[in-house]
Amino acid sequence: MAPGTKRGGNSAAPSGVDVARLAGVSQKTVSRVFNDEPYVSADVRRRVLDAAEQLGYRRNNAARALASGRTRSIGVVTLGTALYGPASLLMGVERAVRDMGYALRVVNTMEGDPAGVAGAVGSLLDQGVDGIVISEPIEEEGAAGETPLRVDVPVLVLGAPSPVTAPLVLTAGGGAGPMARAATEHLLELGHMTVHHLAGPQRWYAARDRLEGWRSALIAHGRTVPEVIEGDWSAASGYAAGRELARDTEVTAVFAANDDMAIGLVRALTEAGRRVPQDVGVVGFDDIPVAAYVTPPLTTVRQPFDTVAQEGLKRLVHAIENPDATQLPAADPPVDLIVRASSGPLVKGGRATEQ
Amino acid sequence: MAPGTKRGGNSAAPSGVDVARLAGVSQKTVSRVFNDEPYVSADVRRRVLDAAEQLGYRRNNAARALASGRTRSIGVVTLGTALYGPASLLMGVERAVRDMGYALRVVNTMEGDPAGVAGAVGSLLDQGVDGIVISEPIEEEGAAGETPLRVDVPVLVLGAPSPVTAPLVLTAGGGAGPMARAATEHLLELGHMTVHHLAGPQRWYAARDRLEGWRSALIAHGRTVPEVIEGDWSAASGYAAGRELARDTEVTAVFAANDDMAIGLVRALTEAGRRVPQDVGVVGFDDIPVAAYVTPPLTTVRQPFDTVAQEGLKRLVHAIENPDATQLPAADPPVDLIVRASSGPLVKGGRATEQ
DNA sequence: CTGAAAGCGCTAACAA
DNA sequence: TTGTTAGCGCTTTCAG
Repeated sequence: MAPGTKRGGNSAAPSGVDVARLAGVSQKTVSRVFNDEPYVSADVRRRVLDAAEQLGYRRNNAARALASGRTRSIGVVTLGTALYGPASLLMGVERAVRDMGYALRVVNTMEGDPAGVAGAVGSLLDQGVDGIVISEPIEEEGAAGETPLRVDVPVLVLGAPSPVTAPLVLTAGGGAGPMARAATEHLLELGHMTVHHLAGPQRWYAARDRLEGWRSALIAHGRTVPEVIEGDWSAASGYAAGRELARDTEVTAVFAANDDMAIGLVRALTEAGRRVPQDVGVVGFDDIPVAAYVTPPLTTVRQPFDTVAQEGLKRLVHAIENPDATQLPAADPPVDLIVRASSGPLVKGGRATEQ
Repeated sequence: MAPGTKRGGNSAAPSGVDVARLAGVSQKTVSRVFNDEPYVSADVRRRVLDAAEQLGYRRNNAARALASGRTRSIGVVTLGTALYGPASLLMGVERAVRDMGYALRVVNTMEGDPAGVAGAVGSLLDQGVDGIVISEPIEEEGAAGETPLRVDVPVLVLGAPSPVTAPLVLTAGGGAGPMARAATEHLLELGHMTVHHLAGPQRWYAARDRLEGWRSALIAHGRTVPEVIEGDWSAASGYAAGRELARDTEVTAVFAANDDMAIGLVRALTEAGRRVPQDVGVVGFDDIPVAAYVTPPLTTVRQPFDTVAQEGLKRLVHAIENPDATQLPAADPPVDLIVRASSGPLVKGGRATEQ
């Protein structure tokens, strides 16, 4: 066989041996140079680097992984949606993974996917990853895998309790409860007797979380807890809910579980002749890019996606690299309520202040 | 060394040899079973599968990649943004990659990243991928890599001309020009003498593409081509542009390069007392989820992200698996103009019809 | 239909 | 400071 005509791989891809030969050293020395190991003379290092450059050498990751048992990559399981929240989180995770020096592999779970999260995790395990991030898993129906699924790498779950059992499970995010509570209290402080809630689909932990935050605020302030309306995150569902709520003149304030629904809601309210914020105060959640520019500008809550991802990944990588002492759970991210016009004080004579 | 106490890898991960031993066959037979190769008796296959199940066997991908020279994975380079367009495309790519039986690796290029696309591609090459998807690359400044970067796998570029040189470069998407043209013509047909354009950042190919579509429509209809205002995709930049445009009463129609800017624009126009659509018609681009629910509901253009991703990936995978006959470029995706209230016919006595 | 042998390109342990 | 020797767990080739 002529050199470079090896069996597998790109016919021309040079190997560490090729570089070693050209540099006049052993293959192990090439390995040392590329791993920044100590005990390599400056001279040798130079020669190796030159030879590598000349040949266009690139370490073979598969071989590295095989020999070392580490892939230096992290897998993430996400819902396959372009919704602002999940998409932002994914971007944050990518950045954090890269910053930690790992590669990222992505697998989506579509809603209604029979294999569900377990299937996605399995596929990641097949690919070989050193750790797994499960981003905002939702509750699954009968999707329980027949086989329990042995996960033998650390897992970080973002914004939910863990849907899998693994030797080490970390969690991060999911601090939306207090934020939802703050949003609700904001409306209460504006003089509303109570606040209605337009919830997200309750199979989403994020949705339940916000609902609980809302409820706890009302209870803490001794207010009645109105019936919840459940949407599906879409502006369309917000619109439908708005038409319903508009019929009830008792409704003077609504906290929506995300901005899209809030926008649909505002539209329905407006069409029904109920002014926002004079007749009904509305608060959303997420601070999507257009929130400040819709009419009226939306009061909302901003989540620190990047911080959550970064902080979570730092702990995951720590767990991967030090399979011992567990780390401390991080402090809850800060509440960031952004007050805009949609939640101005009540104007129309005061049912809200009359009691 | 006790069995299971091998050097690399998870201490307990069973190998094909373990399965073979348990099943009473050779390791090669185990390999055959897991690769669905022919010539394995049903009986043997059963035994192997049972043994594998019992041991919790999982093929080691690194070893497969090393031995075969194929990683069965595709890398994608994206801008690290949660903007609706790019995020939707990424989701489409993930789905398409998975459907083709490949794994997905993701690397983001942040704007202003010194290494730029070349760096991201390099990192993918380091990781080892069989093909690369570059999604909506933007023009880079002095980021020209010192080393030309040898890409030796097929590349698919989505929505732009290729920023790298590779032996095989495919392209898909980028059919936004005709859509922008259709959007512009729609406004013309409504009676507007001309249409202003609120463009995206011109370093984005998508932005230039839309601008060209707009310009070509005006020229084809013999209209004057007003000066372009350039935004940065954000609603804030749309708002700023809107304040400027509101001062010019000649402006009766604006085509914005995305919905976020259109929403900011509408807000500024409205605040300045110019009614949409009666005084100024507005058309956006993307059909973001809230577009139908803002005030007024936005006329916009929907792009077939999934189709583009799917179609492109089919060709990329074909190229990977058949390093020969190139495939034909696909037909441009269909124009999908969604007419809503923001572009109703001119109402105020007609500068638009007076000429 | 099944198996034995070789080797992918690297890292890990041990010498020198 | 450098080199030698073994594998990592698979696929490939060639024999049965």
